[in-house]
Amino acid sequence: MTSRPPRPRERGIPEATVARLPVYLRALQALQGRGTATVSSEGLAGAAGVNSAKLRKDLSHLGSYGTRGVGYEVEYLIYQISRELGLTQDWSVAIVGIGNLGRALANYGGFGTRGFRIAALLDADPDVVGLTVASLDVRHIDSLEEVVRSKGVSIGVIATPAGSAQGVASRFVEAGVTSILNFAPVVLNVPDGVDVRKVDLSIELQILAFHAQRRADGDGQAERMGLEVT
Amino acid sequence: MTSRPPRPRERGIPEATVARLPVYLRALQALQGRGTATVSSEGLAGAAGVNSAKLRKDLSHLGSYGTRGVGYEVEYLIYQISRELGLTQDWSVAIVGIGNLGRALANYGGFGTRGFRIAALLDADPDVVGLTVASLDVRHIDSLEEVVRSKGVSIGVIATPAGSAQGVASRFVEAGVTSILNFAPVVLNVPDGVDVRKVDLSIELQILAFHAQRRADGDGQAERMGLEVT
DNA sequence: ACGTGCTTGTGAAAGCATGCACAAAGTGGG
DNA sequence: CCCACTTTGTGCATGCTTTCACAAGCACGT
Ligand SMILES: NC(=O)c1ccc[n+]([C@@H]2O[C@H](COP(=O)([O-])OP(=O)(O)OC[C@H]3O[C@@H](n4cnc5c(N)ncnc54)[C@H](O)[C@@H]3O)[C@@H](O)[C@H]2O)c1
Ligand SMILES: NC(=O)c1ccc[n+]([C@@H]2O[C@H](COP(=O)([O-])OP(=O)(O)OC[C@H]3O[C@@H](n4cnc5c(N)ncnc54)[C@H](O)[C@@H]3O)[C@@H](O)[C@H]2O)c1
Repeated sequence: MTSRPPRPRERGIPEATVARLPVYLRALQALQGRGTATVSSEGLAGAAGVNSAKLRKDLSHLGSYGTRGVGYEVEYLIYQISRELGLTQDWSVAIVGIGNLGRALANYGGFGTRGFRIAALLDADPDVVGLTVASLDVRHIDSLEEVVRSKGVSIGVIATPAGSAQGVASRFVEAGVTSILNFAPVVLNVPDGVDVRKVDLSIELQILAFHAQRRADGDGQAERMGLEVT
Repeated sequence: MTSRPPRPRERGIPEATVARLPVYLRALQALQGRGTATVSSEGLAGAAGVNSAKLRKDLSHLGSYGTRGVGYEVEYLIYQISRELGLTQDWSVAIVGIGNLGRALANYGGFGTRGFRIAALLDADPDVVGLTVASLDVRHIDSLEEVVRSKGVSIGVIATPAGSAQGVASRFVEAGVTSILNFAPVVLNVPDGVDVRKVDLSIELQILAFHAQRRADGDGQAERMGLEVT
């Protein structure tokens, strides 16, 4: 290469864009697996299920990595997005609550395509502590602080019942973990500077139900009479 | 009551609002469980982790269900939100792919607080078909159409590997299911009128990693020298 | 009956996000 | 070397979301 494109990073990628970058990354990896070397914004947008203008604007926030008239080089773009997302470094993950869900998560092989490593499993139940799940010993929750320190845990996953989630979150924060992924159906209270994301099955179902009902209501024939079941 | 508030529904609740209603609903149920009869927008907003002005505007889309100077009656508001979300009717759910995740979902008791019923489990693996999981027989995927019809399935959950997800989605659509919740890490292609929502662990982790990296970059002391690890 | 105090519901402003449409920039053929 | 063609990067218009700030409304005490 003769001269490197000198736009390092401009501080401030829109949140909506950040949320789509992983989707682009996955689409790119699929393309790479199929042997594709370059892709147009149109093509990649199709694979990612978004509008091509949106894709171009999103990518433009990372820099000018495309070639006009040609498109984007798949490998290079994978690298740039990975770097932007922080996937070029390793992240140590601890899962707390090794029940139905925690076990599924621990056993989930393709955990995060790259970069994420499950470093520890923790639980409070004496019957669960000591079990080996996915080649890891389940440790007691009391050793959370020690485990976080010794394994360099930077992301905490909470898969305990709702009632225990806030307590676990506080201990994570206390121990210095500033990224938390919460599967329990509660709103977690954490200090500024701690990033919590939630995955909530029940909310997703309710949103689906809302739209389904909306569709059924307006849908043509029935229910035109003012009757309602109350 | 002397005269009912005559605002039935005004067609068109903003999407952002719909996504928060389930959160409010859960907070209200928690309050109800604790014996609270009425709550102010400030109080409910606190419990739901949002700004109180936002909460009031959200609720105003459903109608005028508060009392000035007092707040909202918990029970009444629970009913109104439930009705709006479509939780006063029953929804039949089928889960396809009874592996690690599918089993956890099937065994998940507090499935959706209310309204959602797991009606069928389906898998392609002969070793899995016939098993009893969460008191349900796992049926073969070939009977999907028959199951959807006989059980009145209206929501399909996909928990198969990525490679099978599109096929399963298409069969759901073919069978008349118009609401799909997808756990597989692929973008599904469905016709207009079908509503797909996705839950994607790996995307959530990547977003956390992005913010964590961002925090580490700007964080005060280290890394002020132009060095970068590349 | 009326005033006081509290809380809702909502205009209006500001901030984000989306998508169009096109100039700018590159490729490749003649 | 130039021209025709393709595709990016982005200015701009539009629409959605959030937040502020306050008038309107209701309960309650006097
Ligand atoms: N299973 C699902 O499909 C599913 C779906 C959506 C949400 N969730 C949510 O995920 C969470 C876990 O669900 P599950 O089905 O795995 O429940 P589970 O009861 O099977 O497992 C919970 C585990 O957490 C452990 N635990 C409890 N308190 C703890 C504490 N203070 N510290 C450490 N560990 C503790 C328990 O010992 C148990 O092993 C719940 O909040 C549930 O609402 C589950
Ligand atoms: N386990 C997790 O924690 C987790 C987390 C995030 C995402 N996911 C995703 O969820 C999906 C399931 O994960 P898992 O860990 O349960 O995988 P798994 O391999 O344990 O289970 C997959 C199941 O799907 C069945 N299946 C395969 N093809 C099928 C088909 N065409 N029709 C019906 N059934 C079929 C298999 O027989 C198997 O039982 C995957 O796409 C995975 O990427 C899982």
